[in-house]
Amino acid sequence: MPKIGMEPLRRSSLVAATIAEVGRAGSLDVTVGQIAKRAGVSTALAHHYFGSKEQIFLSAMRHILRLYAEEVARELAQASTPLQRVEAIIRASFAPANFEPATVTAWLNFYVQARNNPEAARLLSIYQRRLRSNLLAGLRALLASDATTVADGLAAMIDGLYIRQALAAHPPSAEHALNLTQSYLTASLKVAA
Amino acid sequence: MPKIGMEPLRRSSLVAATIAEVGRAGSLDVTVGQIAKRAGVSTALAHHYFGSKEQIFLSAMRHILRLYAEEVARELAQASTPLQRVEAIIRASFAPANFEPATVTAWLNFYVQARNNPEAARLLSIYQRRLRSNLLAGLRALLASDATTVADGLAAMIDGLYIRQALAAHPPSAEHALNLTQSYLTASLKVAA
Amino acid sequence: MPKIGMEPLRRSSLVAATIAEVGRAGSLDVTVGQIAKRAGVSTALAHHYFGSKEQIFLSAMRHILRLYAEEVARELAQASTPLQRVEAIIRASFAPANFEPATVTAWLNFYVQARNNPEAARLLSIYQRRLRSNLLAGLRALLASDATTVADGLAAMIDGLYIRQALAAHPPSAEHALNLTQSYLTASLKVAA
Amino acid sequence: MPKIGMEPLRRSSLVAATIAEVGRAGSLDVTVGQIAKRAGVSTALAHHYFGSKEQIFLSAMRHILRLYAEEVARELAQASTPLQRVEAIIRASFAPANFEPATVTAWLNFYVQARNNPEAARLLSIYQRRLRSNLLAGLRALLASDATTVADGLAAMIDGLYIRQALAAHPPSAEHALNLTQSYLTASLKVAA
DNA sequence: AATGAATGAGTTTTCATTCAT
DNA sequence: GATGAATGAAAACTCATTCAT
Repeated sequence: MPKIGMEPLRRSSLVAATIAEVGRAGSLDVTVGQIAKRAGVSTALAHHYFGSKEQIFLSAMRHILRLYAEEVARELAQASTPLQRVEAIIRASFAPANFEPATVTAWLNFYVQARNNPEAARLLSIYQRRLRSNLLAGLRALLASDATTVADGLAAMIDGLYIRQALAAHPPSAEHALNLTQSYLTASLKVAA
Repeated sequence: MPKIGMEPLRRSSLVAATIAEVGRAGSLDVTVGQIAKRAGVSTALAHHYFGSKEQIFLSAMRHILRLYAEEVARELAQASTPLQRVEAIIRASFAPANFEPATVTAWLNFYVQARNNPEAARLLSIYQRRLRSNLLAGLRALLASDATTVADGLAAMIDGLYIRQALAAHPPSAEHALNLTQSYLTASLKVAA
Repeated sequence: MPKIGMEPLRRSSLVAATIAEVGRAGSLDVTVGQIAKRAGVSTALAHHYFGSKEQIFLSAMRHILRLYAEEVARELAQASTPLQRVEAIIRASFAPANFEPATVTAWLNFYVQARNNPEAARLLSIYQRRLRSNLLAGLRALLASDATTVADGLAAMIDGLYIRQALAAHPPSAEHALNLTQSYLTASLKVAA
Repeated sequence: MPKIGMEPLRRSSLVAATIAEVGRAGSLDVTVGQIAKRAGVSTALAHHYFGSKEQIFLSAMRHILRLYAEEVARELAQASTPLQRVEAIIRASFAPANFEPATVTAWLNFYVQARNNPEAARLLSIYQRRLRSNLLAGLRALLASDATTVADGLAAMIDGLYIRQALAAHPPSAEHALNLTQSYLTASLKVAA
């Protein structure tokens, strides 16, 4: 058992454990002890590497947002037309990695965290700005004056579907979510034509 | 002289204090002490009337959902055509009483609560079912096969706008929220025509 | 068992327990648990009444300084000449209540506390100022220009005897301490005459 | 290339770091981590060399007492009369190296340590015995029966001035401290004459 | 010779909840 | 009807200490 270079391994397993525990608990009422136990380490070690529970949560939030950004980048890389770009954003939002229950639950709870933590608020607002500008980039070429309206509407709908994924008795499948947003997009484009 | 008939007064002021405190804190991390203090009573009294913190939160949630239902009923009473009925539902969602920051924040946090509390989950699912059936009732007369798609899309968009009201750096105004949903509705109807 | 008006009782028994525990331990490394246990209450109650460990210590320090001030006042009340006034101050410093091991130990540790706590520093500096001005008040009538020197010398000697009471292998008795200070005072007066 | 002969270097830099940290903190509430960091080594190394935190503190205390003893020896070497010997002891106590704030603070805190640690108590009592016998050696030739009284009085005053150096809002200068003790000594000698 | 990794044991603090009055 | 008094249980965080390398 190697004893050196453990830090990055521990950090990432603690981040994974945090997301899993928040997903399991359905809230941020998760103790450092639960997280540490799932990661197979002591609570002292978790504090040693992250300094505080708050920082553990923030690192987990950063991780989730990084995964999301990577998914968006991957999808955008394959899009060549404006429409494809918009659809790429939407697909990325509902890609399996981002739309799986534990992740969505963690996501929503980190939203709540943003109400009380400036750094979390900053991260969240970066996500919101990027989502909007990504959607707008494609929509501006397709819709004249209504681009911002549709961008805001799509962004809101995506967030709303996330909530339902996390909370509804019968959560929508990723496919269903895609259909709903797609139908909104199609209708808006047709009307504008 | 012993005060008589205090119970309903105490209960409602504790419920109001709960919503205000959750709104202020931005989370459910609110102590019974804070709630009781805002209501001007002792924590012991809060327990006396509600039995537990969980029940206090549930009563607050019921209160919020009741206000919402009343707003919907009020709006529906003035609607005569199917389109007006759909628009009534939307308007109710963004009516001042329901869309004010503290209320929205409380609402979202009660969503989170629903992840851990069966009774909260039941209340939430009643709201979701009613919203959907109210929207469907109007949309079925306007759209043939796409009624459920548009109903689900509108419901998601409404929830998404709530999130943004609670969390966005620059939350949408009620008016803006109305415009977005309205534009989605209009586009869907036009396409179907 | 009366259930009302407990606060002052609890506060003073916690203060007494704090002094006793610091005396026993010989340092400020005393847990709230130990203090609470000696006072016969839970740690939660100690926090309930004092807010924090720091405040518990400060209250204990205030108590010790108050006792000291009372002793000084009592002695001064019986003094009529300048010399008697100076001797009154000295006697008060070595009065049984102030010179008993636990008290002296607590005293010294609160001195150390003053290095890190502004409020403790303030209390300590009040004590030092008062001691000096009390001594000076008497000495000015007895010694022309040397009054401040003797006042400072006596004050330092008193503090030094306290240290030895707290730390020496064979601590001086109060009587011995009195003799030493008295001899210094007498010699200074004779020389000046 | 493995460093050789590092042990004495590490030990002395850890001792210096200990005194500096205790001086900075104003108390013994200093972690091994802080000491090690200041010394530029790992906490593990500090334990490797000293075995425990307690031993680190004791080594620092021994260091301080050694410096003091050296200063006394240096001063005594230049004294030829009994009076000069007594004055030499006093001067040594307030020599810059021994009277600088960090040192005095460390000194006092080690006093407190002596309450809980037999070895520290032993070291402290050696210091007290030596101080007393050094003073007595000179005073016996100058004062008949009062030698012990003046020795004890001077010793107490010296310790008291140390306390004030460590804790007073306006600490006495070394010069002022010298004046006070000198004035006591002079008055005692004159009276006896 | 030196350290990164790791933890057990403990400490302060918080809080929902109970109960006697 | 109402509350001051009280606490058990738990949680975040700290730190001296150990060990494998």
